[in-house]
Amino acid sequence: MSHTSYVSEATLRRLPTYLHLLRTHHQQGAEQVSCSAIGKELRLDPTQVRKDLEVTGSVGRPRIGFPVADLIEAIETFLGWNNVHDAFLAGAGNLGYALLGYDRLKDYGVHIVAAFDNDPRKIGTEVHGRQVLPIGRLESLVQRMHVRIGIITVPADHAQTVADRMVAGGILAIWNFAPVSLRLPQHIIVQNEELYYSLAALSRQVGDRLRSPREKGG
Amino acid sequence: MSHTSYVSEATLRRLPTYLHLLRTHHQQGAEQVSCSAIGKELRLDPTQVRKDLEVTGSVGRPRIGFPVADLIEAIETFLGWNNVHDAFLAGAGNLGYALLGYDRLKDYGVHIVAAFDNDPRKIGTEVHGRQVLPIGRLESLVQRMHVRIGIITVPADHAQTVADRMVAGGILAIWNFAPVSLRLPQHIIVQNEELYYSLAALSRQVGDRLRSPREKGG
DNA sequence: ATTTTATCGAGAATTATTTCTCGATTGAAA
DNA sequence: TTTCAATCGAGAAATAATTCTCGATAAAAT
Repeated sequence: MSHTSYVSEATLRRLPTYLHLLRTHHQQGAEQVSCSAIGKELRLDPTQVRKDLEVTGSVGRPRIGFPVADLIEAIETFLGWNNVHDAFLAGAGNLGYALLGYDRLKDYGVHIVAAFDNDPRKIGTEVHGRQVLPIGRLESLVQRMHVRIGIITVPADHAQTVADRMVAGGILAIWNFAPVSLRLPQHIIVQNEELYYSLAALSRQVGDRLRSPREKGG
Repeated sequence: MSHTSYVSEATLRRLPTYLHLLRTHHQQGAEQVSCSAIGKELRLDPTQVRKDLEVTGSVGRPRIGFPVADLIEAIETFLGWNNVHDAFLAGAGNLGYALLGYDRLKDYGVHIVAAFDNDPRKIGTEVHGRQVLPIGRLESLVQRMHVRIGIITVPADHAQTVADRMVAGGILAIWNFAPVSLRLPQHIIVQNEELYYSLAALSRQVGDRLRSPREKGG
């Protein structure tokens, strides 16, 4: 079934958006939804929506569309969001704090079980119910507790070191918020969070608009 | 010069990565850098790097590469990251708290000057030196202070309402962290933050790997 | 019962992006 | 001075993503 067939990054980006929309529809009692309807709401081409949803294995019916509940289930399964995996978070700064406080992370397949930091003032404290442990224990605890996912929210210049400790402990995947390209063995799954991309896109457009304000037509 | 010529989303995603790498090189004293070198470090095709950098207007020299300082400057200018714009943040929850605490946001063109919330316990307090004001004052203050950028970190079901208030006040751009597709006038610049995409990509790969562990070849 | 309309799914056409090729340029080495 | 190696920049080729086209299907309307 859900074999690792190739799915484009663009499609993978859109799937969570569909899922959120479908959940809203589901809450409002909708039982069927068409790709045209989804496309209209998200301003996407209906064929694109259809091709995207195809990867989840869900099938629709002409004139009717797709069953909402099935589709939600199919996307969640496809994304692996109904199997939650334990995670360690390294770097209990502002961003780490926010992630620890975000309960619904487990709806997206990730459950943070502990945080790690090198600041003695933070070590031993609790953040949103999770202990902050010394970074020196990261490797051995990854190994002992068979933790699969490591989240890196330390400053850029410590990210590689922390990642190396995780890998040494036998981690499977790393979610990296530091703006560096980590050097890791081939078999490690890495996801770099590009918070900066949004700021790039936003800032560029704002700058352009202020330079040539409200040009109509063209 | 920096006219709003079309630049692909993929290129725009990579530019901040180049910039971070270049800053590292610059700190280490490098004066010139070639696309081949950048490509090797980031595991990208050299031609792709060259074509990406082309959009910034910076020119390189055969055999030598690009002058690091110029290139940094060119990318920053292109992205608009050396002109900082004031921003209001709506939703002083965990994520809002983290953004307010992230000082370096101004290195990316955004300076949050105040936060807004509807929780009476938060209103009147300060978060990382910025006041939390009642959400009811959002519209009028956007107007009065000519704030350009609105950041939405409220729950999904309030996002549209908050966005409407910002637009009514005359905002130019919205950075939306809520997982909904906002309905806004054409002229408003919107950037949706897809934190969920990373979780989709990560979770999917982790699930696949655990299902068919370490298949070699094929 | 027949017609109409909305939609799916498959494949073709289009468009965009990435990768390859090659001549020109430049500094370093012979 | 001449040769060599690395790299740029432009354009061609290859690959990938999106959009269009169309026959099939299924429910609602006539």
